[in-house]
Amino acid sequence: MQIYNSYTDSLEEFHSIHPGKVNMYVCGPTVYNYIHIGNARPVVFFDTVRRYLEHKGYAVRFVSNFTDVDDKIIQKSLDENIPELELSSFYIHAFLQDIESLNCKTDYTQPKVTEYMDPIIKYIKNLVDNGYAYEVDGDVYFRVSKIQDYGKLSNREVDDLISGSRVEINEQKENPLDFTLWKKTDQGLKFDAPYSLGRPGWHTECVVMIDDIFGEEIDIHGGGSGLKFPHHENEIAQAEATHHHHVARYWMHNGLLNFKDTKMSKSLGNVILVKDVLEKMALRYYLLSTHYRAPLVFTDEVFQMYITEWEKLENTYKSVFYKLDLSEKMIPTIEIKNPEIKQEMNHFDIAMDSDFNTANAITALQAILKLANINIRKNNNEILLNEILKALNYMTDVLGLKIDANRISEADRDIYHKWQQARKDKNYDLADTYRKVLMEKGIL
RNA sequence: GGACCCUUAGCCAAGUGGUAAGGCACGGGACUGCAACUCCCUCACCGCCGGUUCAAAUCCGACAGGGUCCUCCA
Repeated sequence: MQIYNSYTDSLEEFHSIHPGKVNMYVCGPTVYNYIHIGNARPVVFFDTVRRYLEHKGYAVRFVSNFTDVDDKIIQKSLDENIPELELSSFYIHAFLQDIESLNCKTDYTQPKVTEYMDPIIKYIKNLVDNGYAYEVDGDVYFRVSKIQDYGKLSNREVDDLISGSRVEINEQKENPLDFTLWKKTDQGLKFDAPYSLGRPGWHTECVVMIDDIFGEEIDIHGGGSGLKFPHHENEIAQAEATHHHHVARYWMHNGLLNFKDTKMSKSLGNVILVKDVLEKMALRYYLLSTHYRAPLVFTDEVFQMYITEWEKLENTYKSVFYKLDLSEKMIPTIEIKNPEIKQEMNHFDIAMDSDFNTANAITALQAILKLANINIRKNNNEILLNEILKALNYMTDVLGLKIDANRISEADRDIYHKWQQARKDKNYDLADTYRKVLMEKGIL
């Protein structure tokens, strides 16, 4: 399996540090609002990565944080007169609900900044003690000049960064690139550190959580490409300073989602919230339709197209499923022997092995759909249809595309047979009545 | 001002040196009690110009258009 490593900017063969295990961390949301569909992209994608790794037999330890201490949370808390913790807790639940509706697994480790204050403060103190950070009037800054490779991940020269800097020069910093580890404050949630009453900068939490939970270099660190600089660069710098080892072996960054001409972002206000999208699985399908490193453009026209494609997948899947279930010929334990199906299964895995090329994986899925539709109206091919169903189950499970199909009850089976009989009898009024019931139940 | 990325049919999209996968839409057939679903067929000189090469969508350079980062943002 190959993974594109953003750190080296190249495709690399994937070898986990511990055989059979993968430790991965994905930067999670700052919880002060509902997430939009652009926020959902990394969540859906890395959930898919996890699913595929698990199907390959890895025991995956998946961690993603919640930033629940932040300026924007404070601001919103003041604006709406709601305590910060209440606010963040509300949006944490909303987040989990949203991603669950996109069929993302939620049974992963979810550290929160507020629960990590002691280790964060200890971590910062260690950096100060070792000369990698310095305190000025209650604030603490990281001394970037101590890190030799600073800028390697995001491919930047330190000199370019300084000359191109549009940031107003902070007189307290030794170097404009130095970033805040601890900020003295009198607003919002405050914590007691040796330097001042304040709160931590954004860049320390992830690296502390990784250090605490995994205690070593992890296999995969993921996030949106917008986080490469400075966030991930700063994580790397801090880990280098603390342990003299890398945070992660493979860095993975997904491309951004653009809304028409510009990126979708809370600060620009051009957002579509996940909770407001009715077609949740079509959204997941859409998010996986393009390779994760490529940018993705959202327009109504494009999304409509993926709704159509999703419905096609859903229809075909259900047709196969219910045909087998209605005829009581479903064999969940079947082994795939058909060469054509085997080939598409292989194509699917090759695609996923190629840096999680979900676009090509979907092509293999579509080939199975076609095979299913060609064979669904033929008779006496239950074995083939069972193999097709098996393949569909595998592919949709890896991609996390959940289709609502359940084994049908005796009562519904009875209605089905009555419908068929009525059709044979050319009693179309009666047949249509039964058909309506079956369609409402999603069986047809 | 600095750094970087993208540009493949009406639309989405794969492809990273050997003469363009797949899907959606359109059009033409077929199936069907009526629907829905479905099937078959048709549909591209890869932004533009120049270069390297026996050979380029794929490598190099210029240009045009679009985008991202350098500041919070997945």
